[in-house]
Amino acid sequence: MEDVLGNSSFLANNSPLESIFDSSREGDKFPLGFMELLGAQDFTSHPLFDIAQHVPPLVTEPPMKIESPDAFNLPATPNSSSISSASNEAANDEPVKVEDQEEDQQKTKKQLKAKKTNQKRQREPRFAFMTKSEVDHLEDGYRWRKYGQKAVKNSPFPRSYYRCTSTSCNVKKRVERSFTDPSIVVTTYEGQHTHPSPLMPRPSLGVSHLNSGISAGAVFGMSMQRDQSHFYHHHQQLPFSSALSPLNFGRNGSSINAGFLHEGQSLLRPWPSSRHYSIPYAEGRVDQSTGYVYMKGGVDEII
DNA sequence: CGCTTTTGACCCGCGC
DNA sequence: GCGCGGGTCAAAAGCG
Repeated sequence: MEDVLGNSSFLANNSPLESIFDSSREGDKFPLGFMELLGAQDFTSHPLFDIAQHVPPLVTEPPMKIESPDAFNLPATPNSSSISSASNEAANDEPVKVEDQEEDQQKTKKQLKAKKTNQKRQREPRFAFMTKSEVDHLEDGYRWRKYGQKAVKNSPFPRSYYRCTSTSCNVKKRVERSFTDPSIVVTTYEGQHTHPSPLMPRPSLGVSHLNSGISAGAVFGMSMQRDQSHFYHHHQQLPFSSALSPLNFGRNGSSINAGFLHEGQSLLRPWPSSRHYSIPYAEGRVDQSTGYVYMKGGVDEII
């Protein structure tokens, strides 16, 4: 059900995300507290989650039972555990028969293939956010390089693929626009940043490494933008919590889709040390077929 | 000149 | 096996 946006009923009601978050939808899908999602990846040592631990879980439902092989078994570092699957691919070590012609091309292709086959595609958990925005690529504090673009079936809008430009950081994100509501941009993060945000001049107040060990680090990097003046400005301009959707902390004139805030289970957390904080709060659910974690929610703004 | 974007081709998984 | 759709690569072009 990757094609979230292709769902014709997706935006038909007041809550565009209902189709995603409706916990009664399918047996293999279940509500999942955001902090639980994060906690599943051992973020608990992070200051932010120290805080979180003082708050009752969003969803107290049955212990999170994630069976999606990729969703939450992710290693703390990209190369650790899930490599086990690579052994299966070793058998693909096909003999390299290079014809004289097109030798170079073949070579590169073979290399490419070898590269792909040796390391079976391992899916990091993915976090999808929907944001109402006029711009496709929302600024999130990290530097991204576009490496691909594909037309999306049943959609006039292409899907763009970005990779974090930082070396050894394998975080990717996909950006696509909802064709049912072109004002909505869906950004899907995959992987975890292994570095602080390059656009964070001086991370402080104990959350500086927030995004270093977090799968949705790119998302949470947002909460650190408070030190930037433009952030304040925009922050103040926008009503409600719209200025601070996890994906848009204020550079692009975008705002979170009201649908995110529609449902009553939004989590409001107090942010401890007081001023000019904006805390993403959200809850999500895991789509086990895709490994996606669909997020909804907004931010709680405490000034 | 270095970095980013564009874009066509390729690979892979999956359903039929 | 084939076709389709999603995802990725890498050369070329663009840009500052």
